[in-house]
Amino acid sequence: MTLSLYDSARGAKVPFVPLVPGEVSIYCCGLTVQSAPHIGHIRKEVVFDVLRRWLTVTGHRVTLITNVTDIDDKILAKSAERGVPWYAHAYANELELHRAYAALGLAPPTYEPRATGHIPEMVELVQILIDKGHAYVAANGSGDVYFDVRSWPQYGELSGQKLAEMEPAADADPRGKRDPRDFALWKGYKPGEPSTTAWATPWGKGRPGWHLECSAMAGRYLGDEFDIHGGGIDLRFPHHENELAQSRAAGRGFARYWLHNAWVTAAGEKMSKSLGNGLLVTEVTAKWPARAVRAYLAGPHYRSQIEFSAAALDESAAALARVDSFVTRANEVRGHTGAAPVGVPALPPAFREALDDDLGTPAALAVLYDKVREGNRSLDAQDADSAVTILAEVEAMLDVFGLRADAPAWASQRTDDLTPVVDGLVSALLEQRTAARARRDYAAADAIRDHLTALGLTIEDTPQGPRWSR
RNA sequence: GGUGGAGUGGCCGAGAGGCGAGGCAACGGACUGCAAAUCCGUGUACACGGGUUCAAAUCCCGUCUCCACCUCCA
Repeated sequence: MTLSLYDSARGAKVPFVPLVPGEVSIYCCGLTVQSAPHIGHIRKEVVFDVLRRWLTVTGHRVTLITNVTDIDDKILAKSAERGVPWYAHAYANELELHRAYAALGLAPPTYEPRATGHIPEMVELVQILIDKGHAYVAANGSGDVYFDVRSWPQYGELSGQKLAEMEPAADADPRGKRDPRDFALWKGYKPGEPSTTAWATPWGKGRPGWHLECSAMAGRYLGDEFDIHGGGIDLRFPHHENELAQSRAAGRGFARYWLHNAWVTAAGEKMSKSLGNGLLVTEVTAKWPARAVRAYLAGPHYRSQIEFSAAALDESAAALARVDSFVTRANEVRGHTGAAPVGVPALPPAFREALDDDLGTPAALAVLYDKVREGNRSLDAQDADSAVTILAEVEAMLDVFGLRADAPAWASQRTDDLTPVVDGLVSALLEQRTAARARRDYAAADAIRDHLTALGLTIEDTPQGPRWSR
């Protein structure tokens, strides 16, 4: 079985065949760094991180390009409000984004180009479009350059929109457009804007339009044609439609598959910057373990809308705790029995099939949970070899999700240098409790346990002695 | 007006003609000094009204509700 993916352009699940066997090129629209990332933004990163891991596990070399849009109207507006240079505002938010990557165990993209670093590529692309008659300089002397949608009959092919059926542009100001649906490739410099936003071009100074950036950067790093273009479903139109039109009109093959993830809702509505209902990644990771947050975002199918709630995060944390409990127990057994896996542990076929079917993470997780139960049964039955075999399988599955508890991504977050002290104190108390139990002084034993429980610790008695955890 | 999506058991969340995904919670049992953890067991859910079919949560028709995109948005 090979991977199939739901291609938004075709509106169907189709077999995925990379352009170059064994290699996959992905361009994924990143953030416009006008503010700190919220939990909805980071879902996209988690989804594509899992896809990247799965492609890697199945033998592909993956190149993932995720851009940072570091100049746009809102960045200019917000930075002006704050009284800081627009690039400083954008950079501060870019750093926030990187902190969010690290917090959620997301590997950085292969490369993360910034829009403003690719002006020459953009100018070149605009020039090609002008030369081919698909773009024009605005007639009003603004210095804007627009894509001429009526010159490109395929316009609408990605989103299934028909030009004639589209809502008449609410835009009363034609801004020198030939058609209200024409979109800006380049925005002419306006008096009052920072001089640092004015790049010289053959048609006057100005700055890039949003859609243009992605086409230019994808072309630069992935070539004229590449495998997958990803992003949030809300980008499908107009952003991706425009990217596709301008790239193909320039004679480039562009993306062969389009993957769109659904959003995270809050109280039934899409989280967004404009609604102000976005929960920042930092707010969420302050309340729940980052691994649980990652599990919450990676668990549901990527094309399903998910509703953010505290209860959902709690459940995610509880489910992960059961998995972790098995991993801990099995590792202990491996340690003191020296048991080794039987044969070569591999990812269960059902797990592979689930992910091969349009990245079916829910079904894949179901396989993981079943394996954990099976592993716990082996432990209960004192079957160490079987438990250790299953442990290896469980860890391999967790790895695909980026959820292995011992992964460096999570380890580096443990900076609490009081840990050894706490370990020592708790161990000392547990030794006293063990002694009390040995002399059947259960009142004293329970008093110690109650004390520790009140501090938020969980005490468990096992054949190898007491174990504690938080 | 156009385009797309959704309504599933207490909650989350899959599936998409026949065999009750999975998780969380709850209840019963095993285990335990008591617990915790673990395991075993317990649910006749698919917005509503019609229809097709031997069989519908899944297909068709109609209705209701909600969301998104068509303007910046992961």
